[in-house]
Amino acid sequence: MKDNKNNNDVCEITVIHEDIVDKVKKLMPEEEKLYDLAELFKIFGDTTRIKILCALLKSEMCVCDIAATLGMNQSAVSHQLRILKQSKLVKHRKEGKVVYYSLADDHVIKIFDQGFSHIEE
Amino acid sequence: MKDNKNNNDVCEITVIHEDIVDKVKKLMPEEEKLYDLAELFKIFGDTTRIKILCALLKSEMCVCDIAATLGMNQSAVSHQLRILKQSKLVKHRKEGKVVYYSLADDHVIKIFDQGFSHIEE
DNA sequence: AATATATATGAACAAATATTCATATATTCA
DNA sequence: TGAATATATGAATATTTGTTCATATATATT
Repeated sequence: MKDNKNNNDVCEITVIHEDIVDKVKKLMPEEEKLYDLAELFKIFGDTTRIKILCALLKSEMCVCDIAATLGMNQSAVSHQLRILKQSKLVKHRKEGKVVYYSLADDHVIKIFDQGFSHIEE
Repeated sequence: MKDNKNNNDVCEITVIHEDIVDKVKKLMPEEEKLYDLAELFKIFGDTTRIKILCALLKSEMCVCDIAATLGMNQSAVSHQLRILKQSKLVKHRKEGKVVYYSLADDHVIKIFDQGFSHIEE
């Protein structure tokens, strides 16, 4: 049972409907695009980041106010803000030593809405 | 510097704009809802699952055809399909020993579209 | 210039999670 | 009934990732 190398033509995956596999393979977006898509949704896949985005949906806020709102320490929030910044979901402006964060555009709202719409049914 | 416990009234988080913090706290959706939202997006935050969903977007498929399409082994695909099933993103029907999976509804398409729309700019 | 404060960040640690391997289950067919 | 096949699943492993802690940086204030 351990040496199943005898039926190893190219790979050992069984295919039942070769036509469908071929068709779908052709229709699939390029690897990189799907990777980027997963990376984007990964950002939304964390409660802390969701909360931060949700807060910014209501108001522009500085780091320590976000931390206070979520009841988390400043460092954790700052780390997550960096991730949100990198994915261009939030933008920031500096006023003295205070940094204000806000949503970069309305994509966040739209993605949120689709998400909620799936949950609530 | 190490013992900053002197200013420890209730918690040690600094608040600059108390009015904003109070306002946003009131406007935030309930904890559980945000948790569910993050859980949903977590599902989309994995390349394998994104690929599976993307394939199913094109056609209903059985497990081994999905595995062949993605170039992954059957077990890995099956594990991910279980997760997708649990979150009600896919449904399945059984025909003999073959199990066919398809998208549960059109939420996947809509969420994908919003995601792509953010990536492509 | 020295101190206080807001934010950022590197490293360590802990927790979550995806894949693989082995195997179980269910169904078909001889 | 027994063999073959499609799928499911538990356990182990490896990787990823979030938080914490300590500390660095930048700005304001005295």
